[in-house]
Parts: sequence; structure tokens; C-alpha cells
Amino acid sequence: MCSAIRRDGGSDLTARARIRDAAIACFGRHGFDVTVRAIADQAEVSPGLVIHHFGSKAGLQRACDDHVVGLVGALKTESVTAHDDQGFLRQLASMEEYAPYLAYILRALQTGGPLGASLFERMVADAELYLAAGEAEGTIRPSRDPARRARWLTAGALGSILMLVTLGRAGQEIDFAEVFREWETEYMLPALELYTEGLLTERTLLDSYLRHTEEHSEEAD
Amino acid sequence: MCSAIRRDGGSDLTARARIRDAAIACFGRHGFDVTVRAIADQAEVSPGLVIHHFGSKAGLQRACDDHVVGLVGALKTESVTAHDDQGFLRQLASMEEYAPYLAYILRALQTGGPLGASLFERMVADAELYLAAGEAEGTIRPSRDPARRARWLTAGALGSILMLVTLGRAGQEIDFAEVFREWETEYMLPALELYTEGLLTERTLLDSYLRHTEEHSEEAD
DNA sequence: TAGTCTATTGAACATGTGTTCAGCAATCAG
DNA sequence: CTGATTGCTGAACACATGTTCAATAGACTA
Repeated sequence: MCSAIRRDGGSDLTARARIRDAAIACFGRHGFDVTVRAIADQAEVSPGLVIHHFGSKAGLQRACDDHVVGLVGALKTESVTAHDDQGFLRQLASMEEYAPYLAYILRALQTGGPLGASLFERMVADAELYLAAGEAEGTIRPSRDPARRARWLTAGALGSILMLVTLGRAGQEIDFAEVFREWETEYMLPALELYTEGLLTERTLLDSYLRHTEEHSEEAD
Repeated sequence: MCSAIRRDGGSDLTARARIRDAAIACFGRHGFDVTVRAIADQAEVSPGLVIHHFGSKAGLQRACDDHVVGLVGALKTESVTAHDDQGFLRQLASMEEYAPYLAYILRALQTGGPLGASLFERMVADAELYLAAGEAEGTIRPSRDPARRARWLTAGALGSILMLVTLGRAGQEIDFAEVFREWETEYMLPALELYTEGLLTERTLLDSYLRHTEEHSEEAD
């Protein structure tokens, strides 16, 4: 019968952990279509053992998700000092050792599914906190709907990174140093320009939209 | 030996065209991992005929790409009257009959590859034209780098749509009426707010970035 | 009607991939 | 040394999927 695994009471250097780390690396590098055999090779074990430990490929991915979520949570509570639009994404990016986790997270966002959605929500919540703090300081303009603004800014920034990765290197590996460098040289200037100076010279579009929603607020909500 | 197909001189109601249309619909609805058999079912032909006409699944996808590109090009030259940030994407969205092509385009952008990249470049070029026109009219603020600004705005808007689709409905079908409705209720207000009023109250970030790039412009370019 | 040509079928094939399982080897108790 | 427990292997299995091909049906010509 299948016995439980924790052979030395919780230490995390077992074959199970090695497989999980190899899976995170492979999923991050090649996407979630990577084969169990490739993961097994990376972990230097047999394909059978992968299934033996995690029940199925889906179970393995779930374990990877859980591990990454735990790691993100730990990192977040550890250092709440950084003030940044990107939240923990940039924080992770600054540390070379966390590159595989970053790749995994980007794949999760690219693929969709529960992990990607929950990470996105987390980033939105972070962005809202940072924006509120900036608003309190006076460096960020107030918004008619801070929650939606945080979501929009996050979706735009993250979406642009995702498009860079998806369109630039379809099917290839992800090199984060390069992706972030490219993002900066390509988008930093227009982003700062837009954030500080805006895009439109007139208020007509915004005002007419606000009027339009006011008129229709009687039948909704 | 395999003969050419155009049996009646170019009319497009042959089985080949039916297969191609079914493939566009299936690819758009379920992504490019959809099976040849599913496409054959949709077109009410045998799987063998699909391969017979297009050589392989990759060939079929190439034919779909070409057809969509041609359609987009035709639509573009047909009506150059609309002035909009989204370019032909919104234009397509307004027409119910083009829903499958829109879905296909979004899948192409989501998956990456040559079609997605070329469509993206096209949208960037469109956006740049529209922005330049607005700048000439005086409704759009001038930019230090109009090309990069157009790219950034396009990537942000498109990326946010893509994230909505990817995170909201992973693996499910795409309903564009719903996606665009959701985009509008979720992002229209903060987008207009950002575009007309900006985000930051101070110029320090932008100015320091500009100074930073000036300092380093001696070794590059 | 007979003949030919071509579009079409559907069963079979090849391959890739998740999963299973009987057995091996290493460790440890006695 | 012996026996047993257990992590682990790798060959085999089942299934999905792209692809092939011999056979068929339908249409057009003479």
C-alpha cells in the first residue's frame, strides 16, 4: 500500500521536493504542456516516481501551485517595505534565485486557471494599497473608483509584460532579465509620460462618459 | 496525384472553404489545441479530408491565418473613417458576423506566433496614426516618443482584454459581447480618468528618468 | 450505358504521453 | 547473516491524436 512520504518528519530535501522544484522550473520554462518525462529527467528520477508521489500530473501542478503561493505569501509578510506599482513581482525579480518562481507565476498568468487568477487579485489588492498610500501622501491623484483604477493599472502593466513575452518568444524559454530590460527600454518612458501628463487635452470624453453613466444609474444598482 | 482545388474557378463554397471556416471557428472557440477530428466534425467531413486539403494541421492553421489576415486587410481598406484607440478590433467587434474572426484573432494574440505578432504590429501602427491625427487636431498631447507611446497604449489596452479573457474564462469558450461589456464596466472609467487627468501629481519620477536616460545616451546610439 | 477522374471516406498506423505495476535495491532490525 | 520494509525503477499499457492510404461514391464525358 502507498505509504505517506515524510520520511524524516518534514525536511524538504527528499525526492518529492526535488521533483516539485524540477516541475516548477520546467513549467516555468516551457509552459504547462511540458511532459512528465521531461520533469522526471530534470529531477533525475523515473517518470513513475513522479506519479507515485503526486498521484497525477494535475496533482503535481497543484503541489507546485501551493508551494509558489506559500512562497509568495512568505515573501510578502517578510518585507512590506517596498513601495512600488508592480508589487511583489518586481520584488521577486530583484532576486536571482527566485527566477524560476517568477517564470512559473508568469506562466500561470499566461495560462489562466485558479493560481493565475488569485495571484492577479493579490497584485490588484497590493496596487490599491500602494495607490491609497500615495494618495494619502499627495503624490497620487484621487480617483472616482480607486479599486477599479488599481485593477486597470495592474491589468495594463501586467498585460503588457505578458504580451511582450507571448508575442516576442512564443514557445521559447523565458529570460526575465531580458524581459524586464526590454519592458523598461520600450515602455518606461511612455508609461511615465502618461502617468504624469495624461494623454488627452480635453475633458469631454471623461465628462460625457460620467454623464452617461449617471443617466443610467437609475436602472442599475 | 493531388490536384489543385479550385474546381469552379475561385468560388469559395467548396468543402475546403467549409473546413477552413470550421477550423477558424474551432480555433477561436477552443484554442489551437483543438483536435483535427473536432474540426472535421464541425465541418461535417472526415478527418482525412482535412489533411488531404491542407497537408497537415499546421497547414490548416496557416490557411486560417492567411484568410483572417486577408479579411482584416479588406476591412481596413474598406472603412478608414472610424477614429478609435482600438483600431479595427472594435470595428470588428461591432459586427456580429465577424465574431468568430475576432475570437480567432484574440487566440492568436494569446498564443503568440507570427500572426499574433503581425496583428499586434498592425494595431500599434494604427494607434500611432490615430494618435498623430489627434495630436494634429490638438486633442492628444504630444509625446517625446510617439511610436513607443502608441505601442505602450496598445499593449496595455490589449493586454488588459487578454487578461480578462485568460483569467476569467480559462479553457472556456469566448463570448465577445460579454468580454467587451465586462471591459467597459470594469475599465472604461479608470482608463478615461487616467488618460485625461493622469496619475501622478508631481513630475519628479518622469524628470529623473529623463535625466537618467540623458546621462546614459552617450554610450548608446 | 460505360469509363474515367476526383472528391471523400473511414479504418488503420505511428507517435507521444499520462499512468500502472511487478520487481529491484538499499536500508535497517533482529 | 536473514528478513522485511520501502523508495524507486523502467518496461508495458491505454489512450488521444496527427497522418496515411486503399477503397468508394459521385459526377462528368463520350
